[in-house]
Amino acid sequence: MGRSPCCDENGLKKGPWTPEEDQKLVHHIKQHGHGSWRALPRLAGLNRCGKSCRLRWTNYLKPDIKRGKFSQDEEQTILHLHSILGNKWSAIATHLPGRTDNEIKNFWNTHLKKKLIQMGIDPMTHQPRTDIFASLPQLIALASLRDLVEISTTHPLDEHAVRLQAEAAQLAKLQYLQILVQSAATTSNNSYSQNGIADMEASNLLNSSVPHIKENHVLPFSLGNATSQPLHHPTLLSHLPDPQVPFSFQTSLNGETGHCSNFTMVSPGDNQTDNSSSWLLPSLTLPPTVTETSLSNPGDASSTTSYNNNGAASPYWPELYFEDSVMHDIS
DNA sequence: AATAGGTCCAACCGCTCGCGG
DNA sequence: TCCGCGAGCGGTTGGACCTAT
Repeated sequence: MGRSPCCDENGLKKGPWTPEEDQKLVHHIKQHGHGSWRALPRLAGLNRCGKSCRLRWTNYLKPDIKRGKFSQDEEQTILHLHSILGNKWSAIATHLPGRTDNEIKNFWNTHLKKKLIQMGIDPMTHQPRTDIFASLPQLIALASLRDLVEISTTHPLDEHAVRLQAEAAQLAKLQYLQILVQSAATTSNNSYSQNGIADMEASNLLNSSVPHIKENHVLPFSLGNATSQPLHHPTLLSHLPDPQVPFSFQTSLNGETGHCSNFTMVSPGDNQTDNSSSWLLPSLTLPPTVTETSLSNPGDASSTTSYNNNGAASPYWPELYFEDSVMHDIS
């Protein structure tokens, strides 16, 4: 295996490029193409090694390079591809026109990795981190304590006891759901698909407030931002979903449209299940039931009491499968 | 206003791959 | 088939910039 000679050995310049050097490089490549990178510096009148020139061109000077913040779509694409390809930055970059592998790598290391860690997801495996989940009861307890402090300043003691008891029941549900999530995470082979659940859970458990749960007596979830893409397309919710956002959908089975509002979820066994429109999230062994859905044009939907994707593949929120059909969000 | 710590990103380093002689 | 070379890739670094105290 040969190795490119180090720039130091030839007394070539290293470090940041000057505008003059950039100009020489761009001018030369526009005139002659890059050809042999090794020969290019001499031909272009640059005191740099070919490697440095290639890097400067591919990462910075190439005219089709897109600069600026990564969009939500790009972010989701990176997360999705990384869950499949790992640190194959160049492979990932081929799916993001105008983005360089270096830029994607930097974006991953400085933003996405931290974001996943904060959500309790291992950035390498894309699976929920057990150490984080292990500490959830403490985190929840901490949240309860905070809530208790707030309540105690405004309510009499007896009322506290009643409310706290109700909250304890809800927290128990939360923890129960967490166990389900962990179970789904460890049994599924689709690592990417676990993000949605982990995202959803981590967001709601770690970031949402206990008072919210207390008010609604259900776990608040929604489809988050309405999109025009099919719901089976993996979408990572990078923020807390808004439980009040309704959505319309169209089935790919027969093209009928429907509407869903007050999209809430309760744990299994809760009596709030509406059998005419109860939905099951896929891939959870004991899926929580979604209730309080209203379908303006139920069509095939109302004829089925529950829907699932046969427990396979991606339970990635907000995808919802029923039978062999896919719903498209058309909100 | 000063400064310490954190963040970001362009550029470098060293390794592997693939091609050609 | 082997070997040398150039190119490409992923990991790491250093310094500029930002933010909190």
